[in-house]
Amino acid sequence: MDKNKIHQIEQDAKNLWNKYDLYKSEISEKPSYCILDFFPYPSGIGLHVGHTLGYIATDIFARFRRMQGNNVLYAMGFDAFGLPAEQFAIQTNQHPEVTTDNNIRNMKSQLEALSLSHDNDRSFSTTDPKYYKWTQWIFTKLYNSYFNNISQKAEAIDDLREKLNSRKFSIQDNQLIESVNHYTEAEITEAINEMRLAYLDDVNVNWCPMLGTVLSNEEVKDGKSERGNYLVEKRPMKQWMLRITSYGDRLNDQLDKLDWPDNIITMQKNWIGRQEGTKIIFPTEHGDIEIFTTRPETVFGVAYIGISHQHPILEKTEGLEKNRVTDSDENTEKLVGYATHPLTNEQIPIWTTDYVLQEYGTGAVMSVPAHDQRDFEFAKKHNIQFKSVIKATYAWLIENYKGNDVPSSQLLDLWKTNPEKFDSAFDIKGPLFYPMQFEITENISLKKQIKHAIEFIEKAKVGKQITNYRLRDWLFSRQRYWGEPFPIVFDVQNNAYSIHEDCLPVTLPKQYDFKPVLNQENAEPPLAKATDWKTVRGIVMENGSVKTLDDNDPKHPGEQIFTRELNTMPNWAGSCWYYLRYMDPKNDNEILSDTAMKYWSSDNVGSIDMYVGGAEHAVLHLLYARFWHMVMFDLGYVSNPEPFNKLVNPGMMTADAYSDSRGFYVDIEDVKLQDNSAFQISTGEKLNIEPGKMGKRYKNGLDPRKACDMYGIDIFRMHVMYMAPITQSRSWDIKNIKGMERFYRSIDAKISSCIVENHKSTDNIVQLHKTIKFVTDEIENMRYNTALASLIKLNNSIEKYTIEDSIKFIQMLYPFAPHISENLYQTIKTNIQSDIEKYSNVNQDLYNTINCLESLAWPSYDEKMLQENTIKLPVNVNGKVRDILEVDINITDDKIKELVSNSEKVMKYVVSGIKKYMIIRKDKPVIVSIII
RNA sequence: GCCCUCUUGGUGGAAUGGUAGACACAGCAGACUUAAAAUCUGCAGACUUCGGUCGUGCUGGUUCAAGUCCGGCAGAGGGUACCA
Repeated sequence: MDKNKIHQIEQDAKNLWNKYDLYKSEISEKPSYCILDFFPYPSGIGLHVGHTLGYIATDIFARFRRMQGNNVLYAMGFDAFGLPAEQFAIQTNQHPEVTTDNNIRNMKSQLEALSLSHDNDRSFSTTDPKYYKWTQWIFTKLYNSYFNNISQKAEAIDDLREKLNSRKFSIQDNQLIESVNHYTEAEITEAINEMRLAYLDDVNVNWCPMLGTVLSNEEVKDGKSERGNYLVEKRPMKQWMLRITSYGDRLNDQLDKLDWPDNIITMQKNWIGRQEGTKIIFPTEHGDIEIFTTRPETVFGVAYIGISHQHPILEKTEGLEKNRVTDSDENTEKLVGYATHPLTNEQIPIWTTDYVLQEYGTGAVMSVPAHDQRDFEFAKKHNIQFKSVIKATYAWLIENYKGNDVPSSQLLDLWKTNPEKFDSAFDIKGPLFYPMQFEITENISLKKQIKHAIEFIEKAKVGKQITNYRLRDWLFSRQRYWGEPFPIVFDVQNNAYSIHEDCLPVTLPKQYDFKPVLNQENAEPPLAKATDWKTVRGIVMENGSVKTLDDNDPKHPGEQIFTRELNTMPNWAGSCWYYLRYMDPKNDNEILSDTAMKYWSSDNVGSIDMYVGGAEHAVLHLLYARFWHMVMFDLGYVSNPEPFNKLVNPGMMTADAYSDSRGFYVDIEDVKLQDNSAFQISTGEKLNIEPGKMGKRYKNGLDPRKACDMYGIDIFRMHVMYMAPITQSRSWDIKNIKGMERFYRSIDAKISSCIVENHKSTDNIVQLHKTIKFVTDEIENMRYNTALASLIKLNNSIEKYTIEDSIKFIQMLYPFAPHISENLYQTIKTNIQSDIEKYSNVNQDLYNTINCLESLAWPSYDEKMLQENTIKLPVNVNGKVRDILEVDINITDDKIKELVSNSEKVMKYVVSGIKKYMIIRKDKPVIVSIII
């Protein structure tokens, strides 16, 4: 293949599209369609071909939709704030602003190489103050809103103040209840602060000393940071939190309305971890302990209360303070006191345990060793007496009693009196030994048992049914420089205020020491070093926000000195709402205009029609973005309850990685392949070959610019799409690309000859129409590999096209291979226009009024062409095909039987007589099935 | 441990419960060529006594009919965890 010719074709096509501004998307009469890739982070090493999978997929879809008459919103910006960008800057000893700009420029050039049809006027970076102004603005909305549990939505904090001032409502456990309050002014303010969707809290955070910052639960994996894999420890700190748990139910339930892959939905549900259970109060002399259980029917089997090492009651228990250690080397499980069983008044021992987590439930459990395996093991270890309350099954009893001294008929009695003699806990639901304890007199089903136990406990006023979530509130502060500053200031009494809307954005101070303080106790965030920036003059406005004053502003009588919040936001902040900004990227007055929002948003549940990106963000970005969107929805800034309607996860790209004898990976640039072996070019050493995920770690990432340069953009695109279904992971393999080169050469030759010959008819017109129908359907469902296969098949089956039919073929090829398709179309146009007489048979509209191929309407097929008069009808004998008959589509059953009895191939199997004779029809005959 | 996904020729992969292996790569044979490359035309799941037989990880079931639906098992990948 002539590389220069291909590159010329590419350049010509790009110039043409630029000339006609093909990818500008302005609000118009056309129906809108939003297609979106996951927000990319512009990394220092840039993209590899694995990343292109999703980008090519969306580009194909965008081009297809435009050809179908949609106005497509398709753009790409950059998620450039955050830890990785900052770490990269530190490593390369440059300011993050510089590295970020360089990285964005590099990535833009890579995207340019792929020739994606983005509307570049809608691109932006989260680090642009014009963008993060609105990220901060959303934060002020979160700060000035609360979740009204009665209406189940976010409402303005001023409404809450009004409600509390009316005295008709009070607050209990962060819930608004209809009950008279006698709060003082200060108590009302305090209650309001505790209800905000963005609030300050003293929390035990995941502190990462090597990164010098805290991390959210979602960013920590196996006690290590997701970024960098550094050790993470627990440390109490005052931090900004976002009340995502209020949305637990909606985040969980609305998942079912989305067109998302099942596994992502499952992962989100698991992460949210909604669980119905019961809260029961066990009083102690130092105050109540609340426990959470899902098995309230075992409450009479409690042997001890298990609490976490961080449980607050430990602080009140004098002399037990020293038990508050987290050193796991020692055995720290200790008896720390007694609680009263609320139903029996028995004294129940309280133990600190390693297995109860403060972060889940109430940090305390009622331990029922007979019916919970961990409790069982703990009780055995510490010699705690326990009893059983549920009848174990016979099979289980035999299985779990190893002694020979008890006849099997007496095992249940033994279980009743001495459950500790068995090997494990019976943790399945079963009938109770003493149902009368719950005032159960008659037989009720196991299902009703728990429900009844809850009612009993509620009636006794010792507990109640609650819903518990694994999901925690979102820790939103980072002790780093490279993030959005919080739009928050504190007065001298340390009261927090949000910055007035007119004073946004709060920009990051420039040009100073941005490096975090590492490995130091009580280190302040880097912004503390920005002494000029740190404090600001301001006035408290009527709505409670603070208007900040410039150095140039004259002295104001009511002004005070405020200190700025020194933490910054995590990189998830900017990516939580970027998809909305694409709809109205230049708007400085509003986050997005109502007109833009209404025009671009989908008519479905989610604003964005199609969202394409990897499964690695299943619980991070996708959960956070949904939460912000729900708040925006409640406050009336968006009209769809969800952000993303359809979600597609492209598969991963793996590739061979090469390591030397020491086990170090060698960059693929430095590898030469020969006879199935790999050699290092610089040293000549023979290398080991092993597969791995494409990327930095294995040094096996291939720059898409290089692939496009070698093979041409279109050939590369088709090859990548033809490899496998889009959702499937695949290993990078270049040898099959030959097939695509042959395909292109064949098309090029065929169309060129058709232009010269100007055929009056097309060979296999039926196949063409079948393919139009098939390809349309396959692209619609992103089955690009089969769409391409059918185009190849069509090309193989047709030698001669009319000009008009050849254009139909080129159109179908266009979403996959836009440059060569455009080139073929332009060639046809030029030829026709140079000899109008010769081509007088061709519809002039096809070449006179259309500038670019994309402006032609997507080809339609003729339904009549697809109707077949005869079909192939297989004849099965005992499930095996014995003959295939060519029959008329309207053939009668009698006629089929006649044909079958004339078939020697069939009749030689049915000599012994027929048991069953079936002719299966679905609109037309499908199969004949004979059983002998 | 629990949850999810996957398992089809030498390879990547096709198959609304209805002819398994579309399409492509690699391979083989032939044509063209001094030769090679490129191109074109064929052949191609395995076994076979050439009649057929067996074939979608293994195993059982539903069905006239199962790669496809249901149960069990094994292997690979991903997620998650002292979650009460």
